[in-house]
Amino acid sequence: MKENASADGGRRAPNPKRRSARAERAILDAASELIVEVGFARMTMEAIAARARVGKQTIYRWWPSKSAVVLDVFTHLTGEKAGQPLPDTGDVATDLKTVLRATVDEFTTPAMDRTARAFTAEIQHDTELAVQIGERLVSPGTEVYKERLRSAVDAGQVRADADLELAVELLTGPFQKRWLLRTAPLTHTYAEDLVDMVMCALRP
Amino acid sequence: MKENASADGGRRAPNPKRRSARAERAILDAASELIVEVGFARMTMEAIAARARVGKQTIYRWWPSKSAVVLDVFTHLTGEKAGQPLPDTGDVATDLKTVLRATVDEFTTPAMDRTARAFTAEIQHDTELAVQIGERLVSPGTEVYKERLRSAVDAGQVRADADLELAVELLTGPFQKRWLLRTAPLTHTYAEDLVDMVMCALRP
Amino acid sequence: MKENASADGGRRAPNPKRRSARAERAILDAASELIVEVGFARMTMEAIAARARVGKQTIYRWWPSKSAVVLDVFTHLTGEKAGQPLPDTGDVATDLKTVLRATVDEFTTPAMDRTARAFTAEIQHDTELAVQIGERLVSPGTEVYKERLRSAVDAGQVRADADLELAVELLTGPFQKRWLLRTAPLTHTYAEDLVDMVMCALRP
Amino acid sequence: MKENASADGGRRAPNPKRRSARAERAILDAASELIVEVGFARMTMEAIAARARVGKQTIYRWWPSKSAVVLDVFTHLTGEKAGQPLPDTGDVATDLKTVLRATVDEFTTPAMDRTARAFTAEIQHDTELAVQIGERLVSPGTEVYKERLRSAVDAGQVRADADLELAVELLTGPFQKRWLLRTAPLTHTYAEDLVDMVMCALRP
DNA sequence: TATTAATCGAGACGGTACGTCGCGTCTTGCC
DNA sequence: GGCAAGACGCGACGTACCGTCTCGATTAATA
Repeated sequence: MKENASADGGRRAPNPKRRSARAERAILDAASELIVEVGFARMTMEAIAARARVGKQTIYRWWPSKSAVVLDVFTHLTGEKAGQPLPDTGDVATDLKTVLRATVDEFTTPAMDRTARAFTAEIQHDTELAVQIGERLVSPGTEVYKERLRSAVDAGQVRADADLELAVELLTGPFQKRWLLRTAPLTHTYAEDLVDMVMCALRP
Repeated sequence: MKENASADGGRRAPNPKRRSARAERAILDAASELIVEVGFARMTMEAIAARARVGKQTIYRWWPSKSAVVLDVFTHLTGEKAGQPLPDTGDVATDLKTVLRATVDEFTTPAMDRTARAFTAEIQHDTELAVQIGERLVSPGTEVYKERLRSAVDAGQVRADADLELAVELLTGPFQKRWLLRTAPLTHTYAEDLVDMVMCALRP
Repeated sequence: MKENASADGGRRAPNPKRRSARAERAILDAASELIVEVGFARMTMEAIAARARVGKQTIYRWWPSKSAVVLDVFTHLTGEKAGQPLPDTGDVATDLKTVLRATVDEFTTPAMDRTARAFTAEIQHDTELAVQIGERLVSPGTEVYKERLRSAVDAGQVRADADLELAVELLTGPFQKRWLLRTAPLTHTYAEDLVDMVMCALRP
Repeated sequence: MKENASADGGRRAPNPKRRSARAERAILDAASELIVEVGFARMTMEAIAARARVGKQTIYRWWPSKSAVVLDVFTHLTGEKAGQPLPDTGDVATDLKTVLRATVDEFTTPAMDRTARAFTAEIQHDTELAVQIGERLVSPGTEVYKERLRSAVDAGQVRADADLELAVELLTGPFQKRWLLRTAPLTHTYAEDLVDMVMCALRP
């Protein structure tokens, strides 16, 4: 039970009820713009504060690091469709193609591209952030795929003994690799070919 | 009117013939150690210079950035087996498992893990470096896989109409994703399961 | 379209009201000590900052150069007696001797000697500083001499038609030359002989 | 008899007979130009070497420091008239005025002005140089004045009991002070007034 | 006249200090 | 008490020169 506020490093917990909504929005907007304009690495806390016309302390009061700010930006970007289940028309191949094509479109926009890259880069040396990303974005993302595949198993379109965890990796891993290493462009055709190939491995 | 073309101003290219082998080795060694000890992000040019007992200018003379130094470290790490063809015992599944198990072992060592992560992070906002990495490491790495798969096609173990480029991605993409996002540990069993699953998709 | 006037780029003037008195004192003290210990040329901004336990930026925020810092040190050294009028016992020769003897004593202390030398050196290639020195130290210093000589004219001890500007130079120029070029030691006797000689030229 | 060349610090004395006249001239010319163009402080050994199209070692082989190079430049500038006796028309006041007017002209040229300032500055923290300057320039310079004054004593134009050392200081000190501190411009009129005033003090 | 060792131009080297940038913390009024 | 503003101590940046140390390529005094 922490009661001595100044004993634990002088870090008094701020009162969220008094938080300025205006400042929060301005900070997230500024960060969002800057990450697209200059990228994560060249974006500085100082620049965020300046563009948001906000004191630096106001940022540090509510977020522990630059990554944390951008995590919030990212969450807002992808937030709405986070837990959304995948479409289920009855044909798993069609549905997966629909989803992957949409993902191609998403990762082709500069905002998403740069922000996602920034994260993938950042979690390589920020374990804390990696855990958060894993829990808030990766796991839920994987789960909706697994859910759709389970439904496909029930429909007899996927082998019952298939390792679904691995199956999801087979769908998303190549996609991510191609995007990260820029080995080849992400296209709708690619999304379809990928699903076709993976379905070969999953069909009963 | 004597024109002092070389008197001041711009970056005259240094003469590689005069390069100090001693300094180069010391710098690469220092960088190699530091990347393991503190990680790429916390490793500074100043620290490399200090540990290598070298002037900072000597680093900047030969490498444009920290990334470039580490690229050389990395190249030396993986260099020897760069173009090495994959084993060919006649059974493609066995051979791929052998290779992927070895890769698991490799990416489990701190030196490789940290250096590779540093790179994957860095090439997200350093396009120049991305190109170099692509040409010097990724492409050759992919090529040896494709070569082995071509041999498997000839042996009738892989469908003749399979997209080998995609096939390689199917093997390495999931692996890379699991490693990068740390969604699950890399084990020999995983390597084997992955090969088995992919072979389902590739068999005639 | 929001214009980020203050976001980046140029030198925004710092607000003197927020200036840290503690830092200012520490910097001047450190500079004062260092100039005596190692001399102006070998004194570095880095050393001042380190000794004052101050960030380099804090020095550069308030002073444009090393010279400017030392100018402040010097001003504080001589500051108190800057505008002080010369003694007036009724006998101008006696009074000038008193003053010049005191000046000999002053320029014989290491602190004054080294600081004053540093300045005389520095104003040779720092015109800005030269102007400041001229206005803040040299002119006021000359003026008090002229004032005393005017009083001597009134008392009939100095010719009414004497060029007092030149008279002051006659008193201080030889003194300064001997000190600067170290042609001979500065002594009380020298001060007295100098006054005697100059008085020959000034008496009615 | 020094025979073990490498024992005394590895500094083999260079053989002046093999010295390249071309290099020496080029170095002195380059230094001479640079001191006028950028001033002593901003002139670097590197720039001298570059402009003279000479290796840095060639400079360091023959001169121990930047000051030493400029000392040679200066010596060449003033060299020819170094020990030259002052004119002696029979009237000491006239002769002194002639000389001081010439000195005014000399110190009004940029080359002389900047070089002389550089020296006066430099000898404030380079004792070695100060001694050399004293012996090679200041003392001889003073001596010719004293010689002329001695002649004036013989001619009955100057008091026999006058301290000639001090008399020379009275002539040159004010001049130097005005020049160094730029308190007022150096003019022919000033030179004449100065001589007149000093003669008041020296006449029998 | 040929030899040969020192000087030459060039510039890489280990260093020190520069002046700037951005960090994360601290301080000062204002609302 | 949160806020905008921004000064602070600090650490690293990338650059400029320092004075020393190789490198061939002249080059000039001897053999």
